[in-house]
Amino acid sequence: MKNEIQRDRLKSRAEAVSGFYQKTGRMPSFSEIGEMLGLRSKNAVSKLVSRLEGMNVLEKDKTGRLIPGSIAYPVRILGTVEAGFPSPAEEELADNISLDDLLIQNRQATFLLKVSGDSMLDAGIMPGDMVIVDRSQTPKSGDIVIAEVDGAWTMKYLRRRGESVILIPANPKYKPIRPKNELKVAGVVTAVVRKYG
Amino acid sequence: MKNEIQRDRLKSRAEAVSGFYQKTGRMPSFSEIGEMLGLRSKNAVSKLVSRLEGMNVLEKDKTGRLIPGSIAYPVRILGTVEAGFPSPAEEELADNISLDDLLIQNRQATFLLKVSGDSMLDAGIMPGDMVIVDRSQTPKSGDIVIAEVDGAWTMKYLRRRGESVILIPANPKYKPIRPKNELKVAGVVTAVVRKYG
DNA sequence: CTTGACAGTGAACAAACGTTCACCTATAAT
DNA sequence: ATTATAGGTGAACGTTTGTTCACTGTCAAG
Repeated sequence: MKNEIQRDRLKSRAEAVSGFYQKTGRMPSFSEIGEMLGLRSKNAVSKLVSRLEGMNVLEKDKTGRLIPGSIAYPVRILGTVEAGFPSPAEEELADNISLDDLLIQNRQATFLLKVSGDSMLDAGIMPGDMVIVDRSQTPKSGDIVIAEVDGAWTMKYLRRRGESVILIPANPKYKPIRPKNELKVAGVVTAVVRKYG
Repeated sequence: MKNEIQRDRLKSRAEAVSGFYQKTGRMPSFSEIGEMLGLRSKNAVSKLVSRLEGMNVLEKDKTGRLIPGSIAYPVRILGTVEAGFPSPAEEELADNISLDDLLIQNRQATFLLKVSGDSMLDAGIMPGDMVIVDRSQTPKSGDIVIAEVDGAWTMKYLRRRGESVILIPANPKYKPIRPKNELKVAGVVTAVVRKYG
């Protein structure tokens, strides 16, 4: 019983530190943690920091300053839909991830585009979706690419047939395209994102 | 000509600061920036910091410490696929965003599940995709939910008919489900994510 | 040529930093 | 009851922090 109250207090303190980090973009100093949580000595803060370090909430760098641990990685992958939910204890063991890290390899060369057409519907890319495009990747046959054909930009599967290239839609309403001139590829689609609501 | 060299140098310095932030999880101090870039006086660093502040790369908080600006937000939304690409100057004006911020509202109550079934294919959710689920949202009619029916977990559209509830698939292979017992909803699907390669 | 702007050096300084130490209180276990 | 542990107070201390000041050199504009 007392152990549970203790754990909840520790968790609520971790959430306060996490909230500071989300709000300000940096970790709090020991003094700031003390003010936030009503601790008057930096030694008490230091001990709390050690406990949060053990929970992987945060880390200390070589100068003793705090850097974010799991709080920089906002979500957990819990398994499959059909497998259902792990227990709270099992859930605590799941690694936290960041979607930015998961979906973006080369930050300098990656951008988002909104999808307005329906030519890739059978590939699960619907109007209103967003595609993540990496300019630095070399397109391989089978990749989904953003390309300029006859002065118009489009998104399709790229297929290589010998020396030539075809752009293939994923919707029977549209026909494959055989570019007359040299194909200009802006980038490779590396991910799709859809937000509801 | 000289202006372009200057701008490239500033950009490369911005990327060095960004790289430090990505690698360590915190912003560098003035001293660290000086060591990184070969500047020997903190005043020179201070002036560079002001220039980077003007570029929205970083900000200074009220204590003078650096916090990330656009470097915490790794991608830009550039427009629609069909509209094509803006000029580099126009691209610089586009806001940077974070996918974590875009897709996750309530960090404490959000998690990822992998999709293995095909019951929501016509909704553009394919096997291998990941869905983002928010435990804290109250499901409304029309929402996609993760629910437990007859001891098995599933993902479907939730429809309310008066007092009762139906779970509707987005694939003609499957039939709507009318739960016999009280429906247990684990959360509302707020986003879908698919990664290629 | 002169002047001003820009980018940088070097040093001083007050404030803030985390670490360490001595200590206290409450609680649980023996 | 005694002892050990956990969580906290308060102060001292060496190090690091960003700010401010005085100054230098280069380049571009008039």
